[in-house]
Amino acid sequence: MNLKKNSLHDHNSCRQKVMGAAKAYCEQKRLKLTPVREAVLNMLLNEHQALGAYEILEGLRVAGFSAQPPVAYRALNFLRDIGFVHKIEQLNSYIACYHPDMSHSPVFLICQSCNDITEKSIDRHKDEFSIMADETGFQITNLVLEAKGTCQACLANL
Amino acid sequence: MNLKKNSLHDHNSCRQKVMGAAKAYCEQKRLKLTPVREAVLNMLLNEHQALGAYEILEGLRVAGFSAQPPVAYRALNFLRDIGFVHKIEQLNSYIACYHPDMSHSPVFLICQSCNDITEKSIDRHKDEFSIMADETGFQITNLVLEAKGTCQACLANL
DNA sequence: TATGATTTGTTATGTTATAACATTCACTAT
DNA sequence: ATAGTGAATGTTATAACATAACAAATCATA
Repeated sequence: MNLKKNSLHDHNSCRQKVMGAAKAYCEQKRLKLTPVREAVLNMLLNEHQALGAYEILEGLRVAGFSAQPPVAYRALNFLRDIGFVHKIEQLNSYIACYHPDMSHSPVFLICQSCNDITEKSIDRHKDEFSIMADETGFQITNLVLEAKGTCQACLANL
Repeated sequence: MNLKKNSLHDHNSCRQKVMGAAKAYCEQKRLKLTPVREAVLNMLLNEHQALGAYEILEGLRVAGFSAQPPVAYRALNFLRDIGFVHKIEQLNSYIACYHPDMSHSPVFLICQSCNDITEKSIDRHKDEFSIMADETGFQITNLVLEAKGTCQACLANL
């Protein structure tokens, strides 16, 4: 469990808020937040950290779902498609999105010391990378922006 | 073979230039650009595109080197450490660096249509993401900046 | 030339992800 | 109500990516 994150906000209400948003989004788009999908999202919201696909799978097994790899990957890909889960490419792991706001690009700060992952949003119009792509005539469909390093709290404890 | 890239510059001289820079760098740092390592870098410079570790491994086998996975991964990691090879996280593949200039962060534009990967550099001091990390007190050790999308040439052909 | 450090060889295994096809489920148009 | 359709899930198998661990060879230098 991640104490740092829990100390910073009301984790429980935050989880419920995102789950509610996911349900509303799916309803509006006529997509189905099925039991497996909801279980996966819930697991990621509970953990409040990145989980590997096979950790998710183990959670599904415990919860009584079928536990073959495609089950987890399908649910994860569905949730990624609708923007409520992101993949951390450097870690091959998956994390719930706490601000599924489509107009912003998620960026991740991955602390190698406490393993905490912070998601931030940046404005694409101000982002050098996006601007550079625009100028080159490159049309971006997906951005991966991840930084590994040491967070402020861990730096203070060195 | 990537015709587009070849039409844009003198591939051969470009390859030799980078290989020379790698040799000079290793000599200066008292590191060894051994035959396996040189073969891997050469392969990546020749292809001028991203290759998977097992493609590299196959190349090594053909060239008469031992072809067990650790051989390829060790060489790749050595070359990554010295900045002459980058990993494209979204593709689990590896690409030679054509401007191993340490003061800039490499960013990649991955065209989903022609599979071409363009490496660009951005100035960290202007980059929103880096600035945001600084302001948060996060100390970055490694940045992954990758965009998937469609390049200008492919957009023109739609 | 002994010694220690680096590199390479080799075996085995761990980890991440998808292909392919069968089955079930949910919706809807008749 | 029910046949047809598309979506979702179940299941088996395997592909693709990566590292642990230890042995052997090589190299630098004291």
